Amino acid sequence: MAGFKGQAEYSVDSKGRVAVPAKMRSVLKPEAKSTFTLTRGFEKCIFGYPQDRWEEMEDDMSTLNTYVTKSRDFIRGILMWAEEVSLDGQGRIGLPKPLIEFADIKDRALIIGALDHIEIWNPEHFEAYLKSQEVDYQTLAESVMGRE
Amino acid sequence: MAGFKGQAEYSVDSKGRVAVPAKMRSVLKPEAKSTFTLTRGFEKCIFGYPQDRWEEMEDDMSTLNTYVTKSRDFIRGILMWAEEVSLDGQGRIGLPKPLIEFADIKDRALIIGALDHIEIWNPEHFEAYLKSQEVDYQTLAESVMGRE
DNA sequence: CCTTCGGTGGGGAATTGTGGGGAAAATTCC
DNA sequence: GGAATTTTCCCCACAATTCCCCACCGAAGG
Repeated sequence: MAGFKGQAEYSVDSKGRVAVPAKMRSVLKPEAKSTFTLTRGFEKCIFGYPQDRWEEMEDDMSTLNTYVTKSRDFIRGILMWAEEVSLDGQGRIGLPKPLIEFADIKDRALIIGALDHIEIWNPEHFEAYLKSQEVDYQTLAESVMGRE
Repeated sequence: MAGFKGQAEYSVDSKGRVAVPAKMRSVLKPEAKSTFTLTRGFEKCIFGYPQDRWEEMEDDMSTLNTYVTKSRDFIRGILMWAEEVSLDGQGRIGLPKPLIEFADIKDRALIIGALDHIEIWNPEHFEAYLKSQEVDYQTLAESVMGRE
């Protein structure tokens, strides 16, 4: 299963639209119906899941026990930000206002592919995120994948 | 399984294209479909995995739990640089701009075979890398392979 | 000496990103 | 309840980039 990958910096027009890179569009399965569900990221950015993948996530969430407060909080935290958006004829999506504010997106957006989802960042905030990393990439790779 | 080996220094043209050495092309399996996925190396260079090998790596990544911050950081770190490129009719690949900047590739590139992937270096940076090695080659070999 | 293979360079066509205009729908105000 | 205004959506047009194809040149091999 090919996943999303790559990076691209595009402009956000006055109507809040951004192009989805052609390389990422081509990864979309027919089942996704050219639709993403956007929601807040775990970092200060927007996550976009293709429709088919999002439905799996909803299924996962529905297995949580909603009598547990933490589970309820989690579900609320994701879903209150979630919104379905479809590609227009030019391969763009419109970013919902609440998410624009959350991720503090201005006139430029950095889009990066992350396997099962895409991420939309304010380029400056992404820069800051990289600098805030405690460990460098080599060390990180070794600690995540380096077990034998 | 025959792996990539050898080295070659080629020119990078104004469009960012480099030839893949014929010896390395001949190692490509049909499953790789004449396609490499390039991404950042652990050092200041570009790694290129043949498509079949890359898919295995994606499978490995997809087993990581993306609710764990470190895993997310790692996936982002690899995939934001990753891009699929195919050989053109002349056996060349085009290097994506972000990777050219990352590896600081100018008009010449050194291509090294490294078993399951190829590496593309700025020849000068490779020289510097060799000098920066703390331990000499004999000692290194002993510490990696010398345990009985 | 001729042929084949491997690396280098450039030109044209199709794709992709960007901006804006107008119709339909929703919202607000009177 | 109806009209005016705003918002949303869809479509068209331009410009830049990328991709694909063709041509050349030198080296190696028969």
